[in-house]
Amino acid sequence: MADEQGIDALTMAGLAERLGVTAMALYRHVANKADLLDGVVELLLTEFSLPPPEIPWQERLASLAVNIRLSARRHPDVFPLLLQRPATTVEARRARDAVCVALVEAGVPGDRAAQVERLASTAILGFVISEVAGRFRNHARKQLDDDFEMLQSLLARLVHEAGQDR
Amino acid sequence: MADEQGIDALTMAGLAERLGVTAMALYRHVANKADLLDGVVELLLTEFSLPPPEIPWQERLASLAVNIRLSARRHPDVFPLLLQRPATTVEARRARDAVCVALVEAGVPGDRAAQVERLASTAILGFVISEVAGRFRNHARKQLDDDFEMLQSLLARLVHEAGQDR
DNA sequence: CTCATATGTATATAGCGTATACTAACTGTT
DNA sequence: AACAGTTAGTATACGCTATATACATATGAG
Repeated sequence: MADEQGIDALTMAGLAERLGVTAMALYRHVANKADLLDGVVELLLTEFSLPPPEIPWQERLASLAVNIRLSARRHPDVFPLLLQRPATTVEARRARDAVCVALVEAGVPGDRAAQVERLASTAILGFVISEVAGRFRNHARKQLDDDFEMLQSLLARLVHEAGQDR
Repeated sequence: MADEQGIDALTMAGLAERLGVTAMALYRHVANKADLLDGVVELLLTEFSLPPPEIPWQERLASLAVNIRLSARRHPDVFPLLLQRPATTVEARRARDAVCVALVEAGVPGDRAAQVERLASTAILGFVISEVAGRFRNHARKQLDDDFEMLQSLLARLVHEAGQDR
């Protein structure tokens, strides 16, 4: 529903109707609307597939970044919620751990991996959310593609350098 | 009102009461609630003072980044709105132009300055919004200060390299 | 057979943004 | 000084929102 008509169109009554039940019936399954939205976010996180661990870490990170961006494009109204929820759900951990594993393979010291992951995910999220939320609405698609590539290479450099430190 | 009790506490009726008028009176001054929120965002942008052009560009950019972060801390509930509105208001341009001027002084080619600005502002915004919106709520303040410094030095490197290109 | 548990409905409430219509005050022109 | 237009306010009402409370039914285990 949020994808079709925007996040505001996702109402308890509307969802209930879609399911053929009363609005109050939903409260047997979610505590309140915030809880429902948490579930939606969780769903979102399961969507972009984690790249297989066989492929090299560079490709793994790059493909993850691209997948996140595609996922954001698919769910432009839901994605901004990601910034507002703590990244502690089981699905969020899953994605984050995959990144940290790749970083360690890249030579980033274990204690620094989490920090690099935080920075990288923040930059990526900030960009794709800006993109889908309309902050860049006056820019051409190609321009944004270029920007995203620049961001990726910037982060690649970050990872590389963090991998050299000691 | 948003600062005191959260963005949801900023209601038309509540604001009207605070001003000693009827809710409908507000509609003589703003088109609707979205317009009101746009005004709040605009107000936010006027708040962090732009650094004086006399000081060196490095300091100017650094102090701007720090000011943005402090401003976010002062208005944690309002700041996330920044990502959702296009950066085309007069005040938004003001801040952006200041950055671009500094970048050009840093040697970044004129046509690349806008792109670097976009990336930098996205990363900074992504970080501070994550911070105030609660995505990092389980991290110590000191940890986040370190992260922010790392982000700043990453962006400094970006600027430096963009300044070497031709 | 019974009873707890899970899942639904019915009804009600307070608060939200805002459309419409009316009114009073100020302002600039003649 | 009188008038007319604009501006800023009020009064009232409406439909939609999330959700509290109370009641009903269906299922499955002992």
